Amino acid sequence: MKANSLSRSLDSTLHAIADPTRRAILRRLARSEARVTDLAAPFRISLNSVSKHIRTLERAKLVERRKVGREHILRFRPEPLHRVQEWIMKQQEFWRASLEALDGLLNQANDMEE
Amino acid sequence: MKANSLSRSLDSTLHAIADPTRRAILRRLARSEARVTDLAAPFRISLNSVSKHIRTLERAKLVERRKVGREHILRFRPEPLHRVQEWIMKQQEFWRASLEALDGLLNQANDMEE
DNA sequence: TCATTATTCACCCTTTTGGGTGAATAATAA
DNA sequence: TTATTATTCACCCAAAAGGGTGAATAATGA
Repeated sequence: MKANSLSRSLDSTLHAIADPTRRAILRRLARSEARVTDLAAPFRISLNSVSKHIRTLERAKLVERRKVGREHILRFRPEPLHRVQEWIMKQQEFWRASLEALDGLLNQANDMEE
Repeated sequence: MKANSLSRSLDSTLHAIADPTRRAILRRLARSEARVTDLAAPFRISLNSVSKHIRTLERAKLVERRKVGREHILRFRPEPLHRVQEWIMKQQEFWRASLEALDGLLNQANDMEE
């Protein structure tokens, strides 16, 4: 389907946040930067697994990494979420528009009955 | 991870809209109701496949079905998208809060230097 | 009744996901 | 130099996703 880059980046953003572990990681990072180990701490899953989730978030550009010595510091990047907001608002706009159109039709029908 | 029902419903909503075919279906439905066949028409993939995507959207409560004779009429339900909006806004709130806290710390540091 | 139309169901297949393990790499500390 | 610590890499595995095909079901039209 529609393989333009805008659509593909929405795909990766949405896929990234469609997982509760990754959402928890983002929630944590929204407060402050943290190392991979810090992020992994609250989870029962392996550090390796968390590391992979972080990669997914990085690919979606929701997280940015910078190395300080042997530590990898992760930081939340909210920009891609704006695209999601925009997409949702656009759907709602269409939806409202169609409701209003329906409303218009019904009123018209009413007028004719009178 | 966090397997409460709120989280699980966010999961299914986000997973549902993380696919471009399903987003296209929703975009179409945001304008007006349509039958399965109508929705399938613009896609190269099989009707069967589209039918499965519709099921995914139904499970996520983004689409509602009603049968009229042998036709299944689908309708867009925007409610679950509100949960997504809320989640995003909450992250942004934390993020803004942490930026302001950082700003506060920097100002404090500045004051001490003077 | 019979053919057609609208949809799903039951399978099949390949790719992706999410998890795990153990070895490799890289920086720090002793 | 040698341990220790922080992280990833290279695999392995099971389950889910996304696509397909052909048969079943159900309503409609002739």
